[in-house]
Amino acid sequence: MATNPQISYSPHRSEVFKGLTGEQVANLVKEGRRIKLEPKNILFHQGDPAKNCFLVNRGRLKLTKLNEQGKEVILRYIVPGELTAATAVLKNWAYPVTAEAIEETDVIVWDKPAMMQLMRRYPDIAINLLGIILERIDDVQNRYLEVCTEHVDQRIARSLLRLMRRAGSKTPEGIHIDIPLSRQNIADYSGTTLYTVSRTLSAWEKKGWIQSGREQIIVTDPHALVQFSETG
Amino acid sequence: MATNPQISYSPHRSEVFKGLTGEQVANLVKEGRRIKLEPKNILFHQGDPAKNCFLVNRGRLKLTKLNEQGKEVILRYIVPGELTAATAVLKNWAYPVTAEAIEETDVIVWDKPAMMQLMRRYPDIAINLLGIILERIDDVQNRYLEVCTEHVDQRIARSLLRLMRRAGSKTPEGIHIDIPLSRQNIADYSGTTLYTVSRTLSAWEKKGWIQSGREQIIVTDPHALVQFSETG
DNA sequence: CGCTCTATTGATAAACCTCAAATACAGTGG
DNA sequence: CCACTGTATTTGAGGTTTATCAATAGAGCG
Repeated sequence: MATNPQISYSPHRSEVFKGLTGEQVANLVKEGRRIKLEPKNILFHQGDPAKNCFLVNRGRLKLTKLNEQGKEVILRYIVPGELTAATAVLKNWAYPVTAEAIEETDVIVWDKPAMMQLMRRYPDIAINLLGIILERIDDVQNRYLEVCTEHVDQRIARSLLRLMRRAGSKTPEGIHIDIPLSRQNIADYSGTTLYTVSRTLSAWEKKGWIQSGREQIIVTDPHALVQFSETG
Repeated sequence: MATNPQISYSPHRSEVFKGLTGEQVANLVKEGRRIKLEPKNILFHQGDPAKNCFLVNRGRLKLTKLNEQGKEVILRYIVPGELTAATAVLKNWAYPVTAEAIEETDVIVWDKPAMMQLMRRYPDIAINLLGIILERIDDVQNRYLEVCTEHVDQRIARSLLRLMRRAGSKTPEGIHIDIPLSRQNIADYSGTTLYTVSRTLSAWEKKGWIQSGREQIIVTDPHALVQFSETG
């Protein structure tokens, strides 16, 4: 059974701090508080007042959103080096999503005054942030387009590919997605049900496109999946 | 027949320039080029290299996105005072969407160097931009949630309400949406087909929730629509 | 070995799309 | 003022996709 590789990472290489010197980053990191999370710990809840923003140093977070009836979608997985809640904090809003650790996770925390001061002192940070947010918005917009215009199996293919690119590691059999993914998770990430996901993955396993075990996916034929995701 | 009211507006009041003096804004606006668009003119195309960003001064833009098979969704309508393509330009990306004028529209244009200089000189602009982008991302995320978890008629209700809040004006009969909206437009904005929209609106018209004519919608009972959009 | 959580699979039903055809509407030019 | 043309809209019938429900099997853990 493949366990997740420990990714070597340092905050200095995070996109947020691009353009700053190592010393500057070290100072900023010192100003932040550290938090350690266990799997299933909630970092923040949708609806809570947004007091802090977070940089993931190790581990992974799952960002989800609930509607009034309690149905859930997964908006994104946050991997090391990525920031979350950066902007909510600036607007004095409630967090629009919930963040839950899905493995042992270390985060660095800044509160709003720290963020504001940071950005005023180093305008590059605000500009970097803009770039990061743009990538997020592009990601959601693409997924919005997909969910509006494509069939479920295409969307499931795109979901797997997206997760593979974000958190894939090579193995002899293919590319392993280093995130524990239940059928329900994939469904919440693709806008469908676990039953449909199960049927679809079974079919792909027969075709030799993927291998899957309990909460584990290996993409054995990425090219076929890409092809399928684009043409149906 | 109701025509769109001419909304009185000045760039100085745009959220982008919050925190700047009137004189500063006047200088910035002077640095930008002006463009005048007729209905159906394309301001920029999805896939074109993003050279400029735009502030709408008068009129309305429709932002759309196409998938590989040519199916379209409407992501957003841009109304006076709003910026578009601000971030794409920073990343040297291609525009991720297409912007089309749906009425006579005036925009102010800045290119990338101007934007960068602007933000370096006035960090508040970058921070304001972050706030604006956050609202956009929140909007798309909400719509993503809706399209993943809700039924078409609920989504159509939410679409009408969203458009009503963004571009509604009071009339004796109810709140008129000041955007020409065909059934197809509403479908593209809700992730469904024009047929379903037509049937749904007919039903609501019988219930007295809306009145509709050719490309015109008046919401006569917003409360009922809200109620319906939340409970199904 | 039993408990719990996850995954599979079949049968059924509901929601929604697609296609086809008819109707309504606005604008144009005679 | 009217006929004509090009859209927009409505409505019905039929089919497909996908969700839902139910029951079973499998995996991991103590």
